[in-house]
Amino acid sequence: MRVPDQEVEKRLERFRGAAREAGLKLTHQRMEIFHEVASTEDHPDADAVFRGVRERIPTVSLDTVYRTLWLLEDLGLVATLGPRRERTRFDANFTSHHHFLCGRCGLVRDFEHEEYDMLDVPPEVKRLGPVSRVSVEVRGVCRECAGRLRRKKGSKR
Amino acid sequence: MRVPDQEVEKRLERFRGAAREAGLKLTHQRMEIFHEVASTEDHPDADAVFRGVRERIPTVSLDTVYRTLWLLEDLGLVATLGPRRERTRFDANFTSHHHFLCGRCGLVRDFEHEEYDMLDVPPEVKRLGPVSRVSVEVRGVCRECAGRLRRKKGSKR
DNA sequence: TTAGGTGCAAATTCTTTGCACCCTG
DNA sequence: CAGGGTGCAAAGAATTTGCACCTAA
Repeated sequence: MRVPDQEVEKRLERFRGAAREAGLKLTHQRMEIFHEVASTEDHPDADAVFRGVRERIPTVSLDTVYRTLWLLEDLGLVATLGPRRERTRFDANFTSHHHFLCGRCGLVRDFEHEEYDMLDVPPEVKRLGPVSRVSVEVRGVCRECAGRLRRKKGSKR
Repeated sequence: MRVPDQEVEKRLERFRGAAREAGLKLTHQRMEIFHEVASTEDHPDADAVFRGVRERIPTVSLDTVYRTLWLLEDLGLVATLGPRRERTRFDANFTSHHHFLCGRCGLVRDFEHEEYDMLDVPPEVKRLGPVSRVSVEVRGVCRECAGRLRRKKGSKR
């Protein structure tokens, strides 16, 4: 699944701006790593990004890829699927419920909400395969982390 | 976040039934491991389950915990948060979109759907912290895996 | 009794870190 | 030219596997 060139360019531009603003260096590696994630809808993992970038920069190292991906996530330019930097977590609650996820600390909070339980699945999605569950993922920052962030930002200024 | 005793008992009973039906042994370890996941809403990771179970069975091993958790997942008695058995995956698509996840192979497919873009966040969730994104997660089995499963089940009979 | 389950320890796989050199700003 | 960024190699986590013994059915 490729992303249209125009959209990719827009994303790259956003990255250049964000990097400038944050005082980060725009290295060859960083550009290629972001490009790799920005130009596909495949949700690559770190290793897939690494393999892709290596075709153009044969000397990149996997650790640079990791460092850059997390950096991009801090900048808000890429997101992770599921809870951030977390190992697999388990859940035995099969009554319909939804999740609030804190993108900072990985907190997951269940909640119930009737409106969300009644969502229809669009036909083109049903075509992808039998659906077993639909749930809503609300992402944000929990109160505790929000407090921490506010303090940090404040102290910088 | 504790789960009411009555609900826990219901879940344990479901496990006993599923195990019997699948011809699995109901060992002390399995009961305690499932109990540990079934009695909390904390979405523990494998290590948290291990630590909990160890208080009652000091000799359990972490690998038994892993094996049992995946077994429970196969039985459909526990679910994992995010894509199954997967490492972290990255996404640079910030236009509003939603995911279809295959619980077998980890396939993630983006899709857009206006109805889902307009969901309101209930006030008690807003109270948890500032919300940055709301998205819908549709879980199921992709066509390819569904085909594989059907073949396997068929051949057993 | 006996096949499936467990514990142990070692192997893998994934991710992070320390450090010396390099390159962007 | 200075300080952040990179590559390398090695450390650290997280998860899986092989094998001999154990135990639920």
